[in-house]
Amino acid sequence: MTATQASESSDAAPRRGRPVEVQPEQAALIALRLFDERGYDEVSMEDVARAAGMSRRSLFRYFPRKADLVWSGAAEAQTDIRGALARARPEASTIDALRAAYATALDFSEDQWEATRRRLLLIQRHPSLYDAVRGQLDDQRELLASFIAEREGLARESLLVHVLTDAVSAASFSALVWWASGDERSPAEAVNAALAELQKAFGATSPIN
Amino acid sequence: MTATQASESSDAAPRRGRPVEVQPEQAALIALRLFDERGYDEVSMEDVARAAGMSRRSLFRYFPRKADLVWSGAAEAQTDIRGALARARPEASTIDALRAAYATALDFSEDQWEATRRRLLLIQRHPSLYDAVRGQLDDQRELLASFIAEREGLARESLLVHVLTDAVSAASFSALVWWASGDERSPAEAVNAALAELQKAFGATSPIN
DNA sequence: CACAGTTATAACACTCAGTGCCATAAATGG
DNA sequence: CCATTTATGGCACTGAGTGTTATAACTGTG
Repeated sequence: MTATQASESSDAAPRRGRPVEVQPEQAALIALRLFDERGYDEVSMEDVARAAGMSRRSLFRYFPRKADLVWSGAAEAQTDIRGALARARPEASTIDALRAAYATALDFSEDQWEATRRRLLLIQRHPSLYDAVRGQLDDQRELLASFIAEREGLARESLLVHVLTDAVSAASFSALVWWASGDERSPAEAVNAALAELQKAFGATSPIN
Repeated sequence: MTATQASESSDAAPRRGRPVEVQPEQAALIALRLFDERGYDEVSMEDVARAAGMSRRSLFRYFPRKADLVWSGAAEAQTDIRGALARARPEASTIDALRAAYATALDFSEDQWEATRRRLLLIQRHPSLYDAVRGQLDDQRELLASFIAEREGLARESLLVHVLTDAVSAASFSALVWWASGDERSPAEAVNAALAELQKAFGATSPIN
């Protein structure tokens, strides 16, 4: 939603005014490289702008916050949780359906893994960069919440829906970060394993309170 | 850890140099009131400093980041998860022990609820304020992780420990925010109910993958 | 080609968060 | 009175983020 608008490359629409000089995604990649080399705090927006060949002001137009350079410019990692949830098998349990949806939505192509990994490692090193992912995660949580509420027949604003949503969301993001830190499996497999283990861990405890 | 150092009021230690003129907690309360009245973004550190009767520079000495005014100055809400975990009954399951620990650590006195509620609502309204709680939550997660790893006989850096820790942490914080948004129960009861429902929800699903 | 409409760019100036430096004030102990 | 310790506040600086505005580059039309 808040991400870049570089939707199609095979765009037949005959654009109107002055064309974009430097593609935003390119600026984000340059920024990512600079952050890796010198450290996030040691690279100013001015630096990124210069390296990308645009003015500071233009850079801010595409990336309103510096943190956005880390994630919002990620053409990869734009998951389709919505579609995956819509295609959930009706007979599966809610948790199983969520696992399947994540598995589908996180099925990145291998080339994209490395950029995503670097982004996640940056976020891990600079916790305040969580701001960069918050928007996307909030959107995902919204979808999760609606899905859970409907499947379980619960009120959208009930305690259980909120708690379940946040727990699942945190668990899957945790698994992604874990994967970024060196897991050899794919992101999809890491999240799938994480939710499976959560299920096992909670399911193994004494049934009710 | 990173919080204020106003440990004791009955402090017999004969302090040395120049005394503190304005107590930091007081400045934080004034700031909280201003944030409620005018909105977080519409109140500058300069404003808070003036209202609290100190210089901008001094304010920054006690609250290195503006967000710290929201949470770090909270003498209430300093939970003792560590102690509560240490007193966990050995025969209880891990999750049950965690629930009991939260119930104990979150047993605020009623007077403190209102300030905490206002802080949490501010954080909910301005997600970037999550920065303010992150430090404390990170410390708590560290304790949770060690506890879970030991009780379950797992490696501290295993996927399951990370995921379980993050899920439980997110769930309890979620319950706290839920409580702040109008739940009539106490924070301790909200978190307890949340973890119980999580247990039930996961326990009810098909056992393994 | 000239012209109007559209969109991107960059320069300028501004607010505010956050930091380093340092002179000075206010306490204590000898 | 003097040395030490600690808190204060002023000054200046960097960097993020924003509003404004003039201008450049493109498209389509007559």
